[in-house]
Amino acid sequence: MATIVDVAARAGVSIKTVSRVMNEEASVRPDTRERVLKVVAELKYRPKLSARSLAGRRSFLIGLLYYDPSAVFVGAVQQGATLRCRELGYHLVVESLHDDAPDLVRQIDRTVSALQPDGMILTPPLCDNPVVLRALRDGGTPVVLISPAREVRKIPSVRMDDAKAAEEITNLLVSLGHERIGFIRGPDSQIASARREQGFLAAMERHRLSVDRDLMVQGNFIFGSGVEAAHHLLSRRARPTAVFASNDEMALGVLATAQRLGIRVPQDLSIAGFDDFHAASLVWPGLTTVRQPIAGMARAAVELLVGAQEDSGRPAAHLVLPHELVVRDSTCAPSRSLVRSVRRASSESGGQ
Amino acid sequence: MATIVDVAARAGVSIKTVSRVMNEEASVRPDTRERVLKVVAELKYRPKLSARSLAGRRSFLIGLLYYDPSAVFVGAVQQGATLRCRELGYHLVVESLHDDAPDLVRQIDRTVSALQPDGMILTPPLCDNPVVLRALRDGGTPVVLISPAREVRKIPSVRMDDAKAAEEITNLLVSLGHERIGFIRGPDSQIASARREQGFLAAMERHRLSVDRDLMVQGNFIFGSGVEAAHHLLSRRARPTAVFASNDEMALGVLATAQRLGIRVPQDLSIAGFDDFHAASLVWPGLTTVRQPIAGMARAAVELLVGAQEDSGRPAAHLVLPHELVVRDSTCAPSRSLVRSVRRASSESGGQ
DNA sequence: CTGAAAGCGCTTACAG
DNA sequence: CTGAAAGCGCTTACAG
Repeated sequence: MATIVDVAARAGVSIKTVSRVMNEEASVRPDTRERVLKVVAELKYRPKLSARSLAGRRSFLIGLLYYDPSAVFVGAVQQGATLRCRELGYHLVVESLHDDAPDLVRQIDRTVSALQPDGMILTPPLCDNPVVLRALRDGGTPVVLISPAREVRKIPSVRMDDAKAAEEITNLLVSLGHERIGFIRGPDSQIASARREQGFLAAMERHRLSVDRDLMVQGNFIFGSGVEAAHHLLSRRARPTAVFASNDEMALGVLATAQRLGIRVPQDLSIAGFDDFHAASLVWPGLTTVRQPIAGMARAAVELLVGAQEDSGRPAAHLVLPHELVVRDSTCAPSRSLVRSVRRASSESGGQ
Repeated sequence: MATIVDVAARAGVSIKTVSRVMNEEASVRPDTRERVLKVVAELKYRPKLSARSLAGRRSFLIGLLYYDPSAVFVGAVQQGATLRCRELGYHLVVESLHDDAPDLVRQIDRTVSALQPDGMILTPPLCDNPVVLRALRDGGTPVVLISPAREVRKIPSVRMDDAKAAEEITNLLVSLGHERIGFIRGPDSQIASARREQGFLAAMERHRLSVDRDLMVQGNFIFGSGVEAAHHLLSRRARPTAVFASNDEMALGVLATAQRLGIRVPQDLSIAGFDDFHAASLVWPGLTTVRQPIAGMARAAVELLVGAQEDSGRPAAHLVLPHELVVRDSTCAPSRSLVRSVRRASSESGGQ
């Protein structure tokens, strides 16, 4: 395997010049550069990361710390991050940590001091764990948070606009003709829950639709909580004509429950979710939902970390990336008779 | 940040002795070892990977090469691999490659020569790609294949017994009382397809149940092909009382179609899948399926690679790990009347 | 059981 | 625009 010395000798230059060419520094004469690059190609020379890392300030390693048994979100993050890393000459090291492992700090310390990564990407829920953040700050490792619960002023982050997306999907339901819309909330522990609820309420208000508090149910982002919420919502006399579950997994719980109860989706009940995870397109009917720009967020995170190498000291960036509405077959306009019967039941039961 | 020199000075030994302690070499006097370890703890000394890698023969890096847009399988592999790596003092670098990228070899070469990983884990379909295998062999990188289409004699592999698992799940259906069982095959491109079919046929034969060729349908592991296959199987007069789809995604297609056609699952139709991917537990009814020991396979792969460091030259290991049947609510015994009516229709239509 | 020396393959900090 | 020297922090190969 060729080294920088071999290349320098064959090209008739010093190793420093080879180094300059490999790092694309400006101050090399074009013909010198050409000559070096030719030899590099002939010898298939590739700088070794370990040597560059030991001698220099960079390791060309980005870490991805995650904790997610189902790994749906993380899979997409990783896909985006690994591709962008390759384009930039970096490599992605992944580490699965248990959120409340007793030796969490030690595990992070070990990884940081062994690898000396140029940056770390954190996904929920680790990006909201103060213990993790402190350990990394103490280690002096640059960090980017993906979809954090709350933005930390000094730590750059990348996220989407949950409130706006929730508002849009609610608008969609309203524009189809739905007036009584059930909402299933996520757990308090995740700020996305509050943001999505906020978007839902904003849309309802804008359309001057009153929100029946009884149609707002607490869930926890898990399938089972969608099932429970659906039982609550669908067993009422004045049941909603549409349900917006604030994530797909709960939406699938609603779908399963509706099917169990013999309620046709979407004819008798429209269902919308949030996330566009894999299964959303695998059920029947396919789930109308919001696609998070996860791969894009991951790419942006890598760029922020690599860019931070060059010029540090400027204020932390907080990026918000655009999302996408995915309209499938779980939503449609309610039939007139359905709207009428719901209105009647609703007024009888005292709800508006 | 403390270095080996700092530790040696403070402990009053040479750096070589510190090195020996850190690498757990036997020939160090217990009291010397104690003294060194105490200083290591005081100074929070951690050897740097880059220096170890540059000076020594190992990089303590394991690569995971994958190509999988949905990343379900890979997510589980990664989870297992990253945990075992940590236990062994290694780190996992992941790289997403496009199966038929034009510069596939160059991408692999770059990764291998930059990182000098101590080994590479390959998942399907990359583990069956001769271009990838050749590139890695030329680079001299040890490789372990996870669930390869076919075992390569010189390359260690880890897999489960697809045929046996398929046989077991078929046995389950038969023991519930099913006689007419539909089977949906996977694509020819994956050897698992043939193995699962083989297991299905073996079980049927063992129970002396004739297999109606018309109940065996070709699929391609995608949801849509499950839908199509289900239409074929369920629109017949003598339809099966159970369907075994050779992966979960197709099984969900069958489930969706049955629900669409008003066929109750499991009362009127039992459905079994294969994989136990996340959504299998998120639909209603939950899918009876086979859980692949993916995390275990990943752990074993790491162990094979790390072990290969110590003693190379012995014949390549080909491990087969045990799987697990996951019985949920998509399967049950067919009612007597269902069995009777199916028998009748079947004999009338000339099928057995 | 322990250590002194050399070297892994690069980048840094200077110098010209 | 180019180069000579030093050094990053370890392991290897050897010696005692």
